[in-house]
Amino acid sequence: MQIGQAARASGVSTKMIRHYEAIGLIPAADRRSSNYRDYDHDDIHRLGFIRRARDLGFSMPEIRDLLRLWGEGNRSSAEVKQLAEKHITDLDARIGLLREMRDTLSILSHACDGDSRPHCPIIESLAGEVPLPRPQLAEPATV
Amino acid sequence: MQIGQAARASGVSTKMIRHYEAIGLIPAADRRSSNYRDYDHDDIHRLGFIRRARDLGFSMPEIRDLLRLWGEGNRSSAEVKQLAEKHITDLDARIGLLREMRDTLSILSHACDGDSRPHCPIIESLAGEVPLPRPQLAEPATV
DNA sequence: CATGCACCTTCCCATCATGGTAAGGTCAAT
DNA sequence: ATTGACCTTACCATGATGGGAAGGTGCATG
Repeated sequence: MQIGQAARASGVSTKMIRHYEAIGLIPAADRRSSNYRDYDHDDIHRLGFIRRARDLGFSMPEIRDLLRLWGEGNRSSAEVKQLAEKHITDLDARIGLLREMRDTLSILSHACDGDSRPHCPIIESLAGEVPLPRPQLAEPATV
Repeated sequence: MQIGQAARASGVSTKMIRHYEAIGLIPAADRRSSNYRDYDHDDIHRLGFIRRARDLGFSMPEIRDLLRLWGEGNRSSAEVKQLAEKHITDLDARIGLLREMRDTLSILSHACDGDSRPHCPIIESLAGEVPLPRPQLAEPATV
């Protein structure tokens, strides 16, 4: 299977497939006599795995670990779970940061008249003339 | 004031100050006879503005707009507010994505025994053997 | 005065995931 | 034989940031 078909089948662009090969995330693809890369179902399967991991926000080093664990018949699910929980912690941290930005901005926006006059608490806060509001800490969502 | 002092005073690294100058976000700094950049209080003020805008997650183009509006005596607060609300929408979208990742992963992690055996729903989902769980849509936080 | 240290300058490279483009090779169908 | 779709490698770009090299400036201390 050519790289274009592999891309369509796996949902990973040809660009990224070559990139993953270049950085050693996937083994170098077989080549046909034309020098075209040749993919089989296992390759597609692996690319799909990578895409799903990316969709969950895993970083390249984490995906490397996940791929290794996937291939290890004697893995412990504890190691996978630990990796996942670490990533959840990371996601929570990022969500917390974004939410703080959002809430601060929301407070400022509500305090802004939004009319034709120049007076604006948003600009004034950015200018340091008045301190940025500190939103209440939202409690993290639990599932 | 030298760039190092300006960096400490504004909370923007020397690297970034030069970068902002290079991309035209701030005017080219005055130079002393030594060719060292020279900053005054207005410059520090502007750098502080940029840092606070960055802390709220605004992108470079948005900060460019904010700086322009800051300097416009005849701005309308409506324009500022519109920019802020657009950014809030962006933040909400990013938060939503991250939360979906987080919740999916949380479901998977809870379903994983985390013991010494290899069986693991996290790996199986990534491998496409079972579908990824679809978490309930969390309602957006309101302030 | 000389040396050293802290600071500055420009320039290049790296990240991370991704895309664009250019110049050229392959292959199947017309 | 030509065309068009596909492939190859190689380089450049993003956005915000940092690292480092090679070399200049300026001040304090011996």
